[in-house]
Amino acid sequence: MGLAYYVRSVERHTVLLEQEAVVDYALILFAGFASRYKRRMSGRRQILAYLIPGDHCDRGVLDGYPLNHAIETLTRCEVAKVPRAAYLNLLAFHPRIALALQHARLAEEATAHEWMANIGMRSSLERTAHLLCELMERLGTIGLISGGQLDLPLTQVDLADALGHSTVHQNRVLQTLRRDGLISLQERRLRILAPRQLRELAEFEDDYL
Amino acid sequence: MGLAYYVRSVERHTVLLEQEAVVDYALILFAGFASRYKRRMSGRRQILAYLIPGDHCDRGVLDGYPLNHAIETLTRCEVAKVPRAAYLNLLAFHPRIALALQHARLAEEATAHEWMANIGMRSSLERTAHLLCELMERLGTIGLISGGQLDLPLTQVDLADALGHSTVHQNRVLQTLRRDGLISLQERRLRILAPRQLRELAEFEDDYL
DNA sequence: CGCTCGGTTGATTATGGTCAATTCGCGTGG
DNA sequence: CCACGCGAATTGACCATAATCAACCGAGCG
Repeated sequence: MGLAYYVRSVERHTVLLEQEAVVDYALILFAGFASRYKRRMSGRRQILAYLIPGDHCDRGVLDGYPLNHAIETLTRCEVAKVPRAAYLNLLAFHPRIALALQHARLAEEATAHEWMANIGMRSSLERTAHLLCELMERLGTIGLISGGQLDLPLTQVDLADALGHSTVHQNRVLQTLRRDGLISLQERRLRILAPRQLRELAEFEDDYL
Repeated sequence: MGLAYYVRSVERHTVLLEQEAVVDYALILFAGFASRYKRRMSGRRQILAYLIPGDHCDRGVLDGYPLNHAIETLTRCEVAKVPRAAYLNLLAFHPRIALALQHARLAEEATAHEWMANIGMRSSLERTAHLLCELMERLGTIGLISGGQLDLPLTQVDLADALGHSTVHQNRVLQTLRRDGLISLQERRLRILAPRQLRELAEFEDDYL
């Protein structure tokens, strides 16, 4: 598709959309990781969702509804910035894409619910396990897993801010998962060593994706 | 509108939609409180959203996407069960309603994000304050506040399950809010005694609703 | 070489969970 | 009419989980 024309590379830690933003273009992530997040006055951040290659940033913004959170890259990214007109055109002429987009929205909403349940009723160990299962699943479907392992360019801070605990504790939780032989994570490479146990621990069900 | 025809009364604690449900009718809440929620194997429940009068239950279910959570009444309710055809008809012939529905969806999504941030990065006291502010706001816009107070038929268990803490702790948090003169809550009637302080405590911003 | 960032560790504190028991109001059946 | 049971709120004692504070390490980089 002609979207490649609009793709550009952006640095890590670039704010793609500010809170309350109303813009006239759509953003589509082609490579790299980004996040939706909110901040408190204290500076504390809550990551609401990870955006991975293939995800769209829009959320009614094109219809004039201001965004209620910010979007920022977590790694260097390839992002397509598609003008509103071209984007609407694309959807109008490719109903399958429009359908896929609707599907993606529902999946993202389901994921948000999953995260809420995750933070609200799971222990830190279970939470982390659940998130890793989800990442494995999502990245798997877009072909980012090779040889049972994948590149996970997220820092422990990024994980902690998504799961709602401190980085120190996040670190210890990851160590526990490693010590128990469930995962291996080093040098930004994640490998799930015991998928079944990890899923069981997290009570992970992949049907929402 | 002719929806009144479809309205019926349902008992408290009635499951309106089961997880994974795919149905051919839309549900609209006319009176009472309901909740979207998930359950863990342990029986623990996480409430994902409160549904109040005027809210629609559908969530892509009419488009054949199974629901990823269950919906249950928290009080006796008046619910309209509108057949798919009639519902689509309604939306097609009343674009303003369709627009309002889209708006409502985005608001609900924004609220979900707000809740995630709430659970993820606020203390139990702040969380509770935030939820009460939100309820006050939402119920106010549909005219359910009279004389500065409102009927809040939710139990402390319902609040605790939405906020992600134990009922015992929820009880103590409410007592603290009362002791500090921020709210008064008894016999199912809530009154916000110090709106400004409560909002400040919760860092509550109402622009997402 | 010194800096920063990300990860790691230990010690201490605090927040909130769990368990168990009590009260109160209300409705129901004997 | 009253005993009983149940749901909801409440209390106290104790425990577990996770936050905070502080320091340190190692790699990469200007």
